Amino acid sequence: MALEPANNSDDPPLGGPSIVAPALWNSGDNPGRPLTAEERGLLAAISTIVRFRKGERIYQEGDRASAVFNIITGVVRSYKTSADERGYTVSFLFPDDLIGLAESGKYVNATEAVTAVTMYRIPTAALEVRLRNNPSLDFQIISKLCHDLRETQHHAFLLSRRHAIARVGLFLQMLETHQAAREGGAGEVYLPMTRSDIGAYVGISPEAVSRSLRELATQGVITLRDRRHAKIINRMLLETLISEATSSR
Amino acid sequence: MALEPANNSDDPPLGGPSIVAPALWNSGDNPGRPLTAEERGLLAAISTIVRFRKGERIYQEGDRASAVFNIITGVVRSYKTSADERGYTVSFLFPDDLIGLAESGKYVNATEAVTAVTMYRIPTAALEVRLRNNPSLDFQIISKLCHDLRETQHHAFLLSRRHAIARVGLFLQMLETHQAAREGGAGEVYLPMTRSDIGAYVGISPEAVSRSLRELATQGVITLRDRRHAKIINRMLLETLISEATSSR
DNA sequence: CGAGATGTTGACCAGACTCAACCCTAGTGG
DNA sequence: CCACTAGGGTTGAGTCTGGTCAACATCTCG
Repeated sequence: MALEPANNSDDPPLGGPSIVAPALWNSGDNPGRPLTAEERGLLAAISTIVRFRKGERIYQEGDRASAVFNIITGVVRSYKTSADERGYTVSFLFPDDLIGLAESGKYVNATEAVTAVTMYRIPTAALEVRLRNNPSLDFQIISKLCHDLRETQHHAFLLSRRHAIARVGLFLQMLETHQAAREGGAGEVYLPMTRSDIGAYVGISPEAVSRSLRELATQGVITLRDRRHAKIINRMLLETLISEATSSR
Repeated sequence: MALEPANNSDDPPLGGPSIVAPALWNSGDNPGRPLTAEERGLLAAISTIVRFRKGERIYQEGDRASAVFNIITGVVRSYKTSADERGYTVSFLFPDDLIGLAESGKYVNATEAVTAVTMYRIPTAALEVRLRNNPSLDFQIISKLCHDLRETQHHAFLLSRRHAIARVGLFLQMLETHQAAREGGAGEVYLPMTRSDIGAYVGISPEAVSRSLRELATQGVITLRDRRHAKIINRMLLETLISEATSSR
């Protein structure tokens, strides 16, 4: 639910930051569980809650990285401005994600709110102390980072597809995966971002995004309820299109 | 030196696994240092040294992830086979890198040796124990993962470039950065992998790799000593080409 | 209700893929 | 030591997808 703008009032799971990541190795006592209540409390003690309006910038590339953020509600876009003319989207971030990747004390990307956003703000100084003293928390962070790494690899994989349709298809699958985990959902994929945002993420023009969605619809792979809601109705065919088997024929 | 096939015998820095990553935040006592001797010893105690010949497979996608590896010498290619017809290259890995990203106890990519490779093999079970008891080691791993995450983001950025020349240019810069850090070097970029490997990484056909390199050479951006050695001679122009300013005119 | 942003559609064109032929180099075995 | 060969690398010709530009539709928010 947290993703829909109309919030059904049952959201506030306030209990401190929440970071979830699947297990790396399933040995030991780590079944890929989320943070325990104690761990969340530990983080909550050093966190504050911050809100951003739709479109608002959260931080700029190169700013001093004084905190990391943990999304409670909403969608965030992280992007690069430098070394590039039009903004390239590095990633979309959803509830439970961690934002604030830094190098040498500076943020490496800029971020802005795609929808209204609520987050925990966790100062790095305090976090660092907690990390040093709490190995199990460390391990959770490591799992989360590995998860993010896999996701970024997936993004790169998406960008390696040559056809616009394949890229948009993979993007829809990605959104669906994210949303399925969280909302029991109508099986519909919600697109909170603009066509330009999507284009900047999948590496094609907004026009091509439009055309690809339309093409997917005419081929009977998806249906489009409106500009923000799609539904995947033929997964088999979608897979085929994604694999880019030298089309038709 | 470790990258050149002809090894000048001064290599063996044997002292246990070596993992280097720049600082995340430069607060506290972490100036982005590499592992200390004690930490390396801690890992050495649970590691074994393994070797692979050029072209040899290290592990297959989906194999039980029983160990991670830390490269001492050589270059490794990590790639996806499933869900894709021709092999897509996820990343190239160099000395000091860590290989063996897993999810739920299975490797998520396959890997093979591009050149002859020597690595430390670190069993996950033992590693996990070490991690739990050694927060500072944890922190190093976290730094390394953040580093890998930035690199993968860079790969995605590379793949978002539309022109083949820009992609190849970014690839050359990437290789140079990796190599500059380690060899005082002749300012030459060594290309240990085939054109197909490069193409699979930058998302274009091997022919396009060939053409792009040739084009870069004729434009005076690089010189090609032979098929495996390039030298960047006009960085300004390279930057321009990479930024894809709607060319000529 | 109106204006500016967002989204869609169409026409044209450039660049990358494919296919195919040829060259070059490294590694093989005589 | 050399000739041979197989695979990698290069080059060229034709095709096709997606970018660009431009016009129009639609939506959103003041």
